[in-house]
Amino acid sequence: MNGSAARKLLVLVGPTGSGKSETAIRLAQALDGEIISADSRYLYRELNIGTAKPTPDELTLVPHHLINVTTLDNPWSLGVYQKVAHHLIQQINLRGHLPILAGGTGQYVRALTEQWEIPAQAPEHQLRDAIALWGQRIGFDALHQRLARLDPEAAQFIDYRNKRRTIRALEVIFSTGQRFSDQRKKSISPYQQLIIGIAWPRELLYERIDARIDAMFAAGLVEEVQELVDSGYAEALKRMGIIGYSEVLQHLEGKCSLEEAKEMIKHNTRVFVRRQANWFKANDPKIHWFNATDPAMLAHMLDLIKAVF
RNA sequence: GGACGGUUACCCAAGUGGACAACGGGGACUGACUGUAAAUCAGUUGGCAGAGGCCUUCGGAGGUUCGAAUCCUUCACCGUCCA
Repeated sequence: MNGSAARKLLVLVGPTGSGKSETAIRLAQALDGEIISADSRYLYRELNIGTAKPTPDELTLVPHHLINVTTLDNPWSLGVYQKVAHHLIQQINLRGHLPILAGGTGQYVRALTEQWEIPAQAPEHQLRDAIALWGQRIGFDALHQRLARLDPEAAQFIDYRNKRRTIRALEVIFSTGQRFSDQRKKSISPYQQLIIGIAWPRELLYERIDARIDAMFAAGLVEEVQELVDSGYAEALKRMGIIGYSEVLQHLEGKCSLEEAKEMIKHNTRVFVRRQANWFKANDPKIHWFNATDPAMLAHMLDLIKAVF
């Protein structure tokens, strides 16, 4: 392919704790790359220890994007993320650098690699609350039946028990006057892209994660959460449901011991790893998986990348 | 030594003669996902079969009954109390 014409995109995926951040830095150093984070929790300045965000030192090694770009008061959503990320990919290509999209938020990655067209309607919380209230009154089954009348297709792919998605679909329909299902599309990626993944044997990955969580506590996770609570972010943390923060918060509220909180974090992180695997499947033909236990993993990645770009 | 109470599937636990392969929860597995996504939600979870269905399970052994996880006898183990 004529390299100057098509915009390039290297994508690095893998479960939490797989070493994406570190690998992305190595790749960027070797390939004159810039990293675009695809991690929904790295966006927030206030979240640090519990998210295993790259350290300030690491962030200076190569250009990083979409880390610490907003605050908990002003949460980003898929639409904002997607728009900014597309723009960054373009800019980095224009600079003659290689954009490296690295992260574990499957939805964000797919929205870019599959060129999702998402409903233009930004979240409208008042409307959502109103719909939720309505649902409480008439019953959420009835709410879903209402959706089925307005947009049968959407009602088919949204489970009637999934309140959040039912409400969002209705929100979009009411605000735009158009069917939700007509406003979501996907197509071929506009990028010349290569997706690589870091694969670990589960047990080894779990061990790494456990060790990392112990290290988070040693590094002051409890203090970080306490500071957030003191700054009035308890509700925001609860609403977002961030692993590590939710559990410590429960401990700070006296609902469980510190040790229990730690165990819950370990367990919830494991569950999260498995749910991430729904987006990044071992048998996905689009993902080129590399074995993390191979000492030459990075060299193999570079061989493939250089062959493609 | 005696008196009660208990032993149910990976774990906890309901079930005390028939609708029981056995409620529920946890865990695990699989999946969905289009502006909260580290969110939200679903299916499966004794074995075999595409289904009807068939086979093996409720601590062990034996018995009663047309029929037992459920009743009886006995053995084993655990718990509390009395010696």
